[in-house]
Amino acid sequence: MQPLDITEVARRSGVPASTLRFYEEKGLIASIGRRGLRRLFDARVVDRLALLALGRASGFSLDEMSRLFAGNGRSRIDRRVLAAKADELDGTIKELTAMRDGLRHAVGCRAPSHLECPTFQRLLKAAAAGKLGARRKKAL
Amino acid sequence: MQPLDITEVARRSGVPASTLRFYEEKGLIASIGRRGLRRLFDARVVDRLALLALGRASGFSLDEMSRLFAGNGRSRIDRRVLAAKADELDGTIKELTAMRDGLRHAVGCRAPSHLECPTFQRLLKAAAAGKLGARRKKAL
DNA sequence: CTGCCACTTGAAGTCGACTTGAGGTCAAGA
DNA sequence: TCTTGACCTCAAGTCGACTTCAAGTGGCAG
Repeated sequence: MQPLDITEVARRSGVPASTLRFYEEKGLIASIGRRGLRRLFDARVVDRLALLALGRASGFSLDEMSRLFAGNGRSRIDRRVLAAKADELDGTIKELTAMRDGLRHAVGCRAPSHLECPTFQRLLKAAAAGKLGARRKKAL
Repeated sequence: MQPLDITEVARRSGVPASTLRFYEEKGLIASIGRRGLRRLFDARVVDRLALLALGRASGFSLDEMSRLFAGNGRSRIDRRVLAAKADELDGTIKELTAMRDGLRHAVGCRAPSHLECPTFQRLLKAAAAGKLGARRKKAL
């Protein structure tokens, strides 16, 4: 468990050094010392970063996460919060599935214009109703 | 097909007037005239807004959409683009499904810490590998 | 001992999609 | 005619998660 310098952490985790500094400032990770100016991290920070990546991918914000597993590395994450996130994801998945099916239908649909296709119109209605209003960022 | 004033469009579509002005500025919708200062819209703008909502929910950016169905209201949307988006959604859905299953597992898992559970660790690894790195915004 | 240069800091900039605010205008009701 | 108040314009602000920049520092090779 020898300390890793920030560049090494960046290399191992794929997280840019600027982001590591940012995360430290936010209290999401902690350095264990310095060599000169240079931050040193415990090797376990790599797991921690993986956990953060997981959280981000699940839709947690950085603020949520700093509240959720504050301080202790061996975070005991509240199972209810996890379950709630899983449910939220479930909803999102349903929406996106509807979207995807609708889009695929539109691809093959022979109506003169998408706007005249009943299936597409159902999609539109759903979208307009805000049911499908999940604003997503692009995947990596 | 009598013109609707901006407030009426906002009421019918659920889209705030400020957003309608913003969309017009971006060329995503067009007003057909004014009554005094007040914009007037063709009633079909409501369908257009539904289409825009659909696009947003599918992951199109506003810029993409203004390029995609520029000008013509009766937009003939390129089927290849639609298919590509559907595929993209498919990928996202797979990722989120993996996330959800992992989270659910973590909820019930009896390992002393999530970090010691093999299933959770697989998730972490996947997340760290960036496979699950889809950055999403919260649903409405 | 000297330079190099990757690291340091704090502040500012970026991106997308809007929202908010200040100050102005005009159709309609009293 | 006057007032009201919702709309108008244009500029600036917001939010989250970072990235970039300018200026400074210090470990280490030569």
